[in-house]
Amino acid sequence: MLQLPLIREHQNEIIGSLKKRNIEAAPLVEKVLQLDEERRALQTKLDATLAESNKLSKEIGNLFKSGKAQEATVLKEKTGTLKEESKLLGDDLNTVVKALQDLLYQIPNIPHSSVPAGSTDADNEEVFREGDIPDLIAGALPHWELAKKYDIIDFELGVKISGAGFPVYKGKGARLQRALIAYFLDKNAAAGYTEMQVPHLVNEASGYATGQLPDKEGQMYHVGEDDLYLIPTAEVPVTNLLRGEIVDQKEFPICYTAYTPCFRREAGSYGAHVRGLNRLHQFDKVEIVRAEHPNNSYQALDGMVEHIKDILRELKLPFRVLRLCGGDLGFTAALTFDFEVFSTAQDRWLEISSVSNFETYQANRLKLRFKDEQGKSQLAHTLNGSSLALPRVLAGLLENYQTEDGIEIPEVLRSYCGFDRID
RNA sequence: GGAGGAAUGGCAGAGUGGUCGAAUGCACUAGUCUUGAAAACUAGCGAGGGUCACACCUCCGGGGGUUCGAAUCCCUCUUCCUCCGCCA
Repeated sequence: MLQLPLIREHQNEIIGSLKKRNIEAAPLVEKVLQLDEERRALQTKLDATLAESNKLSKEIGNLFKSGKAQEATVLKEKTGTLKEESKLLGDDLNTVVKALQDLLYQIPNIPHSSVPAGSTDADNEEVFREGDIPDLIAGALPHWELAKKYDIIDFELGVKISGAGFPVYKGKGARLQRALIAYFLDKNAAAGYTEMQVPHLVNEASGYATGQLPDKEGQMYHVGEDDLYLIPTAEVPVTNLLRGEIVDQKEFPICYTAYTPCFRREAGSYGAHVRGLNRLHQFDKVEIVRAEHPNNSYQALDGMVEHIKDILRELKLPFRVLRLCGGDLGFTAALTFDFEVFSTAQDRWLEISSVSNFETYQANRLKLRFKDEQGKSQLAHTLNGSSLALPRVLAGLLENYQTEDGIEIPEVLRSYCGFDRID
């Protein structure tokens, strides 16, 4: 959520920046400012009424104490009208505040100045590429066929138990999955991220604070009976660890990592692009989350990008990094880098990580603040990134490491797996 | 699931209808003293709105109510604790 004072002072810049998202924000912003003005006017009126009524109440108390019940009774009548007035004003104020809130929820974050204009993923800007695309054997298979051939992932079995999009990992497939989780967590811990284990179901307040609600209500599984949401990413519970906190700025950077399953309803879209592991209702992911001083957040973002590059180098997967264009940028992000691994057998790039700086947008909803040198509260910056999403890493590994008679395991993973090939 | 108790500032903890945004202690910050530190002493020290700055307003787990007036009384929800039951 954008901060109101910022909108007040930089109305035109904000409208200009949001054009990069292909959003015509002028009417929205105007309405916000209008409501904000109404809000302040009502608040001032209400405050004055309450002040008057407070004053009278004190007088009445004093009159009673000095035995002047008669005079007190006269004053009492006056407070009656004030009370009615303040009730009405309070109701009006609530209505305006609610409307204002709803509007603010509809305004996405302001894109960083480096975000390229554009409307689709075709307009994303490639900023880095590394790793050789392997020459695969003749008749190289996509991962869903490899999974079947070596009996390591069973999609049909998952359909029986739950439905499409819930794969069952078997034998070496399951072990490789566990190895990847352990490896990612170890890498993140070595880079200074504190490992956390967090709930996989969250309440509504958490969903609002990180921005999944009300924007992406339909993407999350909702447990109606208990009014809880299955997490679509560890970002939600992990970032919410800091909700409502006022931290000492000496504590920055605050760095967390967590492995969780992720649950996504992901309505629609069938065909080759969602085959196999490409798109699932449940998948595993290791996430990194940071809270930073505003002065450091972009440096931190670069650090996170380098960290993920390092992991992909160790896995020896060919990858590229994209700077997302305005049209592809998530609602809450100011700047996002996507990582994509080249899946040779599918002949396409697969998104395996998304690293973003949210600046104060999430922090404003979270109410995550710190005390600056003047002792004033200021919103922190939050960032997060996948390091990494398992299914597509697995897809890339299976497809790029296949040989005639088996799948090689990358060297860094062998000690985690306890085997060096799947055959 | 049943019975009882509780929720107050970073922490501990007083406050049971008015002068309470809230005693006191600890922690923290600044200063004095000291070669330096500790101790001692002095001062400051919750959050939000509002204002050029004051004033002023709101917040004692959340919501609602009673009252001229609520941290304090009532209703309700949530959470925690104790005991019983069940249980990985």
